[in-house]
Amino acid sequence: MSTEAVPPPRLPDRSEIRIETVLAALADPVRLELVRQLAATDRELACGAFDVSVSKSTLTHHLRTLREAGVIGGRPQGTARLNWLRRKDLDELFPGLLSGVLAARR
Amino acid sequence: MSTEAVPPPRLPDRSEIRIETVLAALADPVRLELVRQLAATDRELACGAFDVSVSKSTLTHHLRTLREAGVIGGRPQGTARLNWLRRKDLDELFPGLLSGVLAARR
DNA sequence: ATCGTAGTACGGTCGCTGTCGAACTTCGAT
DNA sequence: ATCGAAGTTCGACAGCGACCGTACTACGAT
Repeated sequence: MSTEAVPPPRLPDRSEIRIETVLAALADPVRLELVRQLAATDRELACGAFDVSVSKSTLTHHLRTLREAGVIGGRPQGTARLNWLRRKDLDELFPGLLSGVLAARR
Repeated sequence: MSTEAVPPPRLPDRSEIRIETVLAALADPVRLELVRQLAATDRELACGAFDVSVSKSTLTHHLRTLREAGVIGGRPQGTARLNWLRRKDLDELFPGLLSGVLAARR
């Protein structure tokens, strides 16, 4: 019935990505794990494809936080939402940050 | 009167530094600014030498957070405490992280 | 049309953390 | 011995954020 069902969560433009926000997004253990799992594949992952032990609503919360921080992208695909790591943007803005984070012993 | 006035806040060993803790420490705007100021010099900085607009007690809190995270080191010098950035340790643990963070447009 | 699946929105709780002022300690200088 | 400067500690408070369950929406399949 709504003409615009859900305002699609817009991805921040590269120029809008702030380092404090990115760091805060990466600082949470669950979100860091999500990023690791995204970094470990070259495919896009649906929300349900992540292996983390939080509720569905909490997972949504974490993915939105990552999306709004500019760390990941997301696009609807049927009933799913496909997520990917914004590697290129992050690497150009903060060269070395992502690789440094991912280099950490788990 | 105390035999051990203030238990000297011990610096975490390199092997104890955890990426989540480091990221959380860097995520705060005030602490990030402290790190930037430390990165901009090759000297050690006393607490009073930082240019941030928080109270003395809050500054102490932030410096302790950075110290406990393993981001900075600190040693007493007279009544002062001299702080330095643990560049080498961070670079070896998380190569690129620090340079990436510092590359961010302010 | 109905139903199941995927994800989001909402309301609520609880613990953590950034902030401050005031009191205290430690050290050097007078 | 006094004093001042440099930091730390100690409550106290406010706001944020991680978490959950429930209700909801959107889409695809039957």
